[in-house]
Amino acid sequence: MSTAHHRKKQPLFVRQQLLEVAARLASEKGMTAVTLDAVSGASGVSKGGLLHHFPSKNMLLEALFESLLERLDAAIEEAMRADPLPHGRFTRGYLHACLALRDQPEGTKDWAQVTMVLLTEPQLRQRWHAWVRERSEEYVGTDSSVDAAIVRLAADGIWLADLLGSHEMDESARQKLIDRLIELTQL
Amino acid sequence: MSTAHHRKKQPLFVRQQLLEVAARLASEKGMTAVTLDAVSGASGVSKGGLLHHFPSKNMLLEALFESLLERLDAAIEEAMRADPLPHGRFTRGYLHACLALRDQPEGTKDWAQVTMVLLTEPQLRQRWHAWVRERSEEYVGTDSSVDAAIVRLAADGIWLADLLGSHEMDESARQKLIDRLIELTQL
DNA sequence: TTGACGAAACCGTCCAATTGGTATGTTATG
DNA sequence: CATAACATACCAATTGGACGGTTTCGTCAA
Repeated sequence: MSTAHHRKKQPLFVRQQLLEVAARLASEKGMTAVTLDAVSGASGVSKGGLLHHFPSKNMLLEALFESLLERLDAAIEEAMRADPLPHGRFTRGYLHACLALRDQPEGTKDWAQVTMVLLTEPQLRQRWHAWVRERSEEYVGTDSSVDAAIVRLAADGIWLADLLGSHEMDESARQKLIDRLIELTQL
Repeated sequence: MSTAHHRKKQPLFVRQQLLEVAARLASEKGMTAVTLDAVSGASGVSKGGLLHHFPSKNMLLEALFESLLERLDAAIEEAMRADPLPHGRFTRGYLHACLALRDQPEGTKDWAQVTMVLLTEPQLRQRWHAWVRERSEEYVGTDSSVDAAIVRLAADGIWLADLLGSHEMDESARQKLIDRLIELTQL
């Protein structure tokens, strides 16, 4: 009857927890496994509690995707701050963010998997499209060269490969590729 | 009581129809919309009929993915037959198959979308992994250079970009990129 | 040629479990 | 004490799938 919700209230933590569980479910068991029951259950939160934070399942997914975009933006901006050369800076930041996936601690890999899972939902795909267009317009002055576009394409390819575990290559080859890509952004 | 199943029996056609409908649903409405009811309904086939061809939902998805891999293999092989140079031939075929997405008639684009949707299902992702490994071993003699790996990565990036509509670029830039990629496979 | 016959290709119904969501609590916190 | 942060109970709809029936089809003996 009344054993559970005597615990301390930590709305921000719970909200974050819910998003993380949803991410893990999506990456481990696929999109069809992301149900309200599953998410709330694995979070130790009641479904009512879940629906208090996210009024509907769509809202949950949108919030999750938005949180992923924020992470991406943060990773890019961090890399850009450490980059003195304006020309191609965004592209290098983007590349860096895509490469970072491989080196992140194990749990973080989930977030990238989720990104892909979420990209298959048509509504969220539109949101992604908007994100790309915004950045593309923002950095038109420094990152609109053909080579920069190529690098960003390759970064996507690497991201995909790391994600799926395909196209395995050894570290030295990977490093050569990265060096070459960075070089391309500076031309 | 008995109006429907008096029609002519065309097992292969119905089977194909079911796969196509499942593909369309997945690409248009996302993975969560691919339900047995939805597929059978939109196919004009009863759920019993659907479950006759594919004993379970997983079987349906696996069959769909297998059919996609067959298409990919066919596209690659076709491109390889028209390619006289052995060295890097598979990589060029793979590149060609990825590029083909853009030029295909509108309906065919769905198949690529489905591929991505299906790749988010962990079980099918494993199947994809196996496919890559098989090819990687088969063509180890002609397509194991670093540059070839790079080209295949970039091909994936282009595939992703065409799919999501991101990274828009004009035709001349695209052509330059392609030329460069093909050049890389020949080194 | 026929026609019996088993198998394959369907259909329609039913079901337990799960789904997303509502409504109404109860508790903590400012 | 007002409001936010939860929980519990419930609901109609949908889910994957089991089941038993009906129709067509290939085949092979008569």
